[in-house]
Amino acid sequence: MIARPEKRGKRPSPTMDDVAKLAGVSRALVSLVFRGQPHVSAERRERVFTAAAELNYRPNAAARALASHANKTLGVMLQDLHDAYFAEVFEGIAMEAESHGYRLLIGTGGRRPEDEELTVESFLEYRVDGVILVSSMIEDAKLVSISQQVPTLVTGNYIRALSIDTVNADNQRGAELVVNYLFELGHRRILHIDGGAEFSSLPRGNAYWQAMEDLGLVPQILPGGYAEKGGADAAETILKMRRRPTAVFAFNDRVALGAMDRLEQGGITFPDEMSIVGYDNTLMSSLHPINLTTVNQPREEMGRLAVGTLIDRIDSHRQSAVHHTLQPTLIPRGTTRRIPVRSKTNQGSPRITTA
Amino acid sequence: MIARPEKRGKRPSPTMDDVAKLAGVSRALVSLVFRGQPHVSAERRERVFTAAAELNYRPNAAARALASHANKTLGVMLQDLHDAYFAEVFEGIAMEAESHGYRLLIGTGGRRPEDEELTVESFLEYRVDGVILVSSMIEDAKLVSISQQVPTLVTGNYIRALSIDTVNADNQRGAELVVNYLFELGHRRILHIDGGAEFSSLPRGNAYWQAMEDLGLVPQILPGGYAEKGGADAAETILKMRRRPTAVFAFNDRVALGAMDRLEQGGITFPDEMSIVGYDNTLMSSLHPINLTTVNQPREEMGRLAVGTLIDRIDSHRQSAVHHTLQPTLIPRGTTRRIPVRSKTNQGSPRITTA
DNA sequence: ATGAAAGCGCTAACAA
DNA sequence: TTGTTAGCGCTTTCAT
Repeated sequence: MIARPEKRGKRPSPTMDDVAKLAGVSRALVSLVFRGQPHVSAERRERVFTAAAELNYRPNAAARALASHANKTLGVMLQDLHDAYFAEVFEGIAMEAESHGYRLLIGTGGRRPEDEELTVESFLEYRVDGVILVSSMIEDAKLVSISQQVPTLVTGNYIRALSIDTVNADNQRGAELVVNYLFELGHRRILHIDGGAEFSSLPRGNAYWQAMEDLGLVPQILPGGYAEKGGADAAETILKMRRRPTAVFAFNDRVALGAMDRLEQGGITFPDEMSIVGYDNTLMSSLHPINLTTVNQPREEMGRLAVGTLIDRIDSHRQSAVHHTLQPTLIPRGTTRRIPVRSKTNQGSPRITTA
Repeated sequence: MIARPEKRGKRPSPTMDDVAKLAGVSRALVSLVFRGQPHVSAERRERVFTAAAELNYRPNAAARALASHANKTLGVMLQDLHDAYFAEVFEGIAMEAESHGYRLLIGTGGRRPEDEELTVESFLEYRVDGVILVSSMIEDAKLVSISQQVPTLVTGNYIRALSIDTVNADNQRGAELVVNYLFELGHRRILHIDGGAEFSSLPRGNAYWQAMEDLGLVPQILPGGYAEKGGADAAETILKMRRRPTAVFAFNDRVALGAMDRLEQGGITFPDEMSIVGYDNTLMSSLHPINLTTVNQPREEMGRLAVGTLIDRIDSHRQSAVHHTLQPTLIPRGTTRRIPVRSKTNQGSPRITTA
């Protein structure tokens, strides 16, 4: 027992005891100082900080978590980082979390429910204080089970389990905005390309349907998806139609892009011969060469609100669930225009073949 | 001392002791089983797992980290999540980390060095096993100090400190590819819009300069930046030039987009009257309406390699630094074309004013 | 205002 | 192969 046995290579970082010793105080006192507790004399506080600085001391988060049963950390499950949508929601989450002094443990699920569950499992091992699931694909029953183990908030998708906090944008309202806007531009044959299995597909599709009927119009929905491919496929069908729509409402910007691309190849020009609207107001849609009319969802605000709501539950031990719904706004841009007045029979079949 | 005193509300999760008791074995045995150690009889292993499942036991990561001095977690500092570039690098990081059984703690710096340092500080409090800095803006001296406290790897930017592991794409090679490609298309007046204060700006700019001189051409560099604005500003200058370039090599795709947009407003059409090349092969550049010729960097591979290299250092206690350089490739698309053969004097001033 | 002491849930020798 | 026993670095009563 001559020399202190050490792990080879890296020496252990200084502990609170080291600081206490150097400052000539007890470990508990150091703890008080580092947690910013009051009732510590200025003089001792000073001594502690000096000693800590000298040793380059840094509190050990694991030890702290173990002893305090709280680690000031939130787990954030993102479906996918590629989609700019998630990046923006995350931005809001990160800002709000930081302002509350929470760290973030993040994980992605890659649109695979099993992977998402693994990620959440990992959060639970960390004993995070709360979990935010952004557009999770985990099934409701599992969600409930998770929410019973840790404060949980779901954003970006609707769930049936009402006991879980949610933050969402109003998809129905968004769809209504689009239909009414196109209607006011004179469009009557408005087709919707839906989002396939995506969460928001149903509410948007349903709202589209309802809005059309309310206006006395005939709804028409084509299956789509969440990406360009879905739009292109639907476009294929549209090109084959004898009576084409004068306006298309796509599930999201990517679908709109995919559809536009294919339709333009088919000789249709936007917005002269057809109008099209996307959803999400992605950075892409705002790019000049694209300039897509779309619907904006307050993504960053959704992220902030998600964190705020979750931390509120953590702090207040609130048991009842809250559900926030934020309002989307229509962003009119270059892919929509007032329908040209012309003879009714001719209205739906512009000079496509001649273009 | 009648009832076990509890924190109000949530009951504590079961511990290894609970599992051991239920399975009728010692806690150490449970530990062995959960760490997948050999030399445990199949029968006991079974008993442990059953007991654990029954109790819904989940190891406590903090306790594990505290006792084992390793937490199988890497800290990842991302400059910014909005840029698709980082999302793709991160994707590679996430995949490789998962395959090695490492968790990720991520943080963003928002292009502010102080925030980045705070993020890293937080990683250190967690005693992460390693840190990956993606395009960090932290100054070299600080970087060295960090690397002395935890295995560190820098990717996405060059640093002077050779003692730190790095993974980068070859920016010089990328710039050469662009210049030579444009030269082969017949372009002689090739202008470069640089990246301003960005890391890669210097190597790309220098390589451009060198390549131009090697070809006997006159280099011309305009200040830019990392986003659309920089491109638009440079475009402003170009529009005022009496002898405009026939081709533009922009620092990245966003700068290229910004420049194109402004130049098109000025009446220049691409690629007929001018060619333009970006850098990064962002999703955006591949979009049909844009279809930008660009340079692809193997982002996902950079991410994978970063994790692989870092874990290697962690496992092997390697002391010497390694530096990986990956090769970019040119992606020819629609914004570049062979320069039309015409009288030499006329070559540089196409029918811009008449367009 | 400060200190002593008992854990938090786990891993890691070491013994058996 | 399995159990015993120290800690890991901190927070948290409870005294003083």
